Amino acid sequence: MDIAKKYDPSSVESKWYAKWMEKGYFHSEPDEREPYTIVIPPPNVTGVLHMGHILNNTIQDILIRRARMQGKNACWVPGTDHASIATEAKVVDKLKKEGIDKYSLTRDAFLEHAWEWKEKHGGIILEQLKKLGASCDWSRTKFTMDDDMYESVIQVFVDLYEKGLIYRGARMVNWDPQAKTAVSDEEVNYKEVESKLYYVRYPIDGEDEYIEIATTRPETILGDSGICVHPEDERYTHLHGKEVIVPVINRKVPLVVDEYVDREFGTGALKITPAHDENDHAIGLRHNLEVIDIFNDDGTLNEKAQVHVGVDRFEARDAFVKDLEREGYLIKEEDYTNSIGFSERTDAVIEPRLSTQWFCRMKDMARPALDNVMNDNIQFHPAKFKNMYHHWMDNIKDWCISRQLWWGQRIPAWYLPDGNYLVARNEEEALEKAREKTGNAQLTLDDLRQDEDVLDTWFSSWLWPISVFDGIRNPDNPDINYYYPTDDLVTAPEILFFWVARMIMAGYEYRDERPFRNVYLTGVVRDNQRRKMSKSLGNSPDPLRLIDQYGADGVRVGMLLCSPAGNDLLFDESLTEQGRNFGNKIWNAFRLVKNWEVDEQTTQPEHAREAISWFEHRLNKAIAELDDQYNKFRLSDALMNLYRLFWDDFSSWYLEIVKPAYQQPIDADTYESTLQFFEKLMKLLHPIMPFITEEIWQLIRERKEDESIMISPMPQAHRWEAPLLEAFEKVKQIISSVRNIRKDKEIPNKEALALKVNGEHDNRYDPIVKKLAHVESIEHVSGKMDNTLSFMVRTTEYYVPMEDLVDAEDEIRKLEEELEYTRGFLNSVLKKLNNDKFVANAPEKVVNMEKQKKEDAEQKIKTLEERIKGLKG
RNA sequence: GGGCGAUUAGCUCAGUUGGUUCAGAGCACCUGCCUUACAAGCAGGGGGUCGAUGGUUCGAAUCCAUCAUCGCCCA
Repeated sequence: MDIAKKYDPSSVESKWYAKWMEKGYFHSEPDEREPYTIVIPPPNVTGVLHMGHILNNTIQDILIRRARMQGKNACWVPGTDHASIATEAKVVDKLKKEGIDKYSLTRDAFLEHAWEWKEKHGGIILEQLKKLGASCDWSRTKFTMDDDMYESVIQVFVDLYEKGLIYRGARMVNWDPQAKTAVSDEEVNYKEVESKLYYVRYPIDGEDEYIEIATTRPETILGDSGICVHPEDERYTHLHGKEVIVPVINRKVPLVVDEYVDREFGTGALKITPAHDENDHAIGLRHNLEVIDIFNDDGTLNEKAQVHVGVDRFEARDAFVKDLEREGYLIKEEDYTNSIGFSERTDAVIEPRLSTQWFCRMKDMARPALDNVMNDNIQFHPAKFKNMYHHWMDNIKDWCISRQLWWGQRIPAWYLPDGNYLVARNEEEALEKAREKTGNAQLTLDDLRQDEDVLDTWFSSWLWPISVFDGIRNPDNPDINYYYPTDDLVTAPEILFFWVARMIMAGYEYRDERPFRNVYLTGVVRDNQRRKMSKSLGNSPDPLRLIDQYGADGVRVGMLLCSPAGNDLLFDESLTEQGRNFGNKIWNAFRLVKNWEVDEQTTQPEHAREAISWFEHRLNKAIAELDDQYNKFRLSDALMNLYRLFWDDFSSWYLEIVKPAYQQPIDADTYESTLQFFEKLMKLLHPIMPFITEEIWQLIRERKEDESIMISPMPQAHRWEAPLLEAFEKVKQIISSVRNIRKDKEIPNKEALALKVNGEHDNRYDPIVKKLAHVESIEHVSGKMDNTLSFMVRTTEYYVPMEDLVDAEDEIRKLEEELEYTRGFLNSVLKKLNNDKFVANAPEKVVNMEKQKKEDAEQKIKTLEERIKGLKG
């Protein structure tokens, strides 16, 4: 067979992915097998594949492929998320470039553009995931705005409203003046910003006196409706009950006292702007202060500000500071660093603003969601995230679910001519309810006005594990009954709260059951300088280029090499290189084996028989370890285990032992065993490296048309013997030691050596030692050996006769060093054993181990001393 | 300011209920090799007083306290 010297991933990968698709191996239907389900965290429909997706989906694919090979009915549901704010922003941008203003379009016309945009760009990420080898059931691909998904969301809204869990209310929201929408707390990024602290004086009404305040936002003075001081602040006691005049616009406002005020900060006097600050709003409510909203939707000042009307808030700030200065109200300005919120979507400075929004009550739903994580019904990996989750769920606030956008599920609320409103599943139902409510049978749809806003995207994605199986609309359908609850969720800790927590709430609310058993939290992909990967920094490699260059298998390995669960991972291209190198190593091992000529007549050599027996045990131990590592979601460890198993034990030891001499054939038994090992290793590696393992598995033997490694059974762990493996480790040491002597004395491999043994030695593996160390004889001796070099394995001493190559001085020096170390070691052991408290308190097992150490050390010292004496004498 | 977590080799990380010759792995580094599977390789090697200081214990990388540094979440 002619096999390429270097493995070329690109042609192999596209070939097998097409084959898998054609055969429908990714598809799942409910049957009698145990299900294993993952729903993909739906990527943004606007996005392109980035390193975070690569990480996240590599892990999911590993889990799903392993489950499939374990005989479970594996179903990985893919899909995308409509991402209302991000998508709408992109569509608005695109229209703007074409000279079209969003508000010149009707809602329906705009949505047509949005759908067009979605059709064009929406599937990109999913297509890219195919290059990675993702074995999603593509026939089940979902989109959060699909008709059935849309209906589910509306149904849930109506249901929660009817249960009293959704209400309309005036709240301080995070207003994004650029997107002209409220955004959730989680979508606000706080950054430290260099700004100024302005000291301004307000005249006291009817007095020849002023009170000073400090503010970072002087333009909001125009919305002030009070000044507040601490009740016990003696500096201001005499002003209690007075009125204060807001500078420039000369509005008279009360001076109130409240314990909220920090006497140490600024001047100890606080201006109160209830419409534009959450804390001020609370104080305003306590003291019945007027709420004066001075901003328009787009962040410009409105007529309530009285001055600078129509000017943007930041320009207005500068202009108003000049006013204050000119009129003598500005005392000073100081440099000041404060934390300012920015919109995650548009990066505009967030404006706290009072507005009427729809809210979802969280408290009751949070309880089961918290309990079932704390009691491990749902397990987080790593578990450290339980703490954060607990803290968040304890302090949960109601969820603002309305967004002032068009792209998304439109809030199913209709307003009546009299200002009342009702909630219904659709227009017909709304009209019916409206007629009932008003007693007016003549009402038509034209009399009703539907709420303009849409729902927060998370209000559809929190249903994802249920709605992808149509479990909201048809709660008893075969799919939802079979696949729900799902097994594992793989996502980023950043969205633990606003996605994971809410899915858990929805799970208990709508299925009375957890949505998944395990949550695997990946880290943030950073570059090797710990910087987050981002477009603006340009420090993120293009995943598709990486796949091109190193192969999908290489990228998957590279990703996994740096990703212990929950830790940030410092990605570096050298890791994918390492992944590619591993693929090449596997390929070359395969080439070696496949190019052997098999001779049915040759009998199996002893060294090969022993090697097979050893590797069988070694392999079983590894399988048991892998099961454990996967159960604990320690995927990096599982990979490293396989990496070393294949590279060190299989390639460097096993294959080197069974390898026939140059141009010699191999016996049939050894060949067959080797092929079986290779097959098992490929299966174990398949979830991590799907492509190369399929390619090799198909080449190892003749396969039938419908066979594939991806649907073949995963090897199971059988019994293995620890003493046998330990004995073999000693053999490795003997061989390495002989090789070291060769190297030291520059003895070529061709030259055979003799080996003498003094002490305990298992000769079962002598044929292996003879082959790998090129030793012609192994004999037991006792007494002193002249002209030999020696080494020790445990308490046994080995000699290699060297004739004139032995430098006695040098040998004595080495032996004395070892003697000294061993004596020191013995000393430390004796210290423990002579300590009565140790012997009395330590477990018997530990004491016995120490006794064994003492015996070994004494034996070793004796041997070393004799050897030194012999060399000297 | 409140909470959580981390600190082990040059780098990234393991290290289970404290106890094997326990201080480990991978990468990087150094030395020698193009030895007929593989230089994307082979054979070897060096490298850490486990952040600091106390304490508990027969015994501490592991448990406790304080401090230092860093990160994350919340305000």
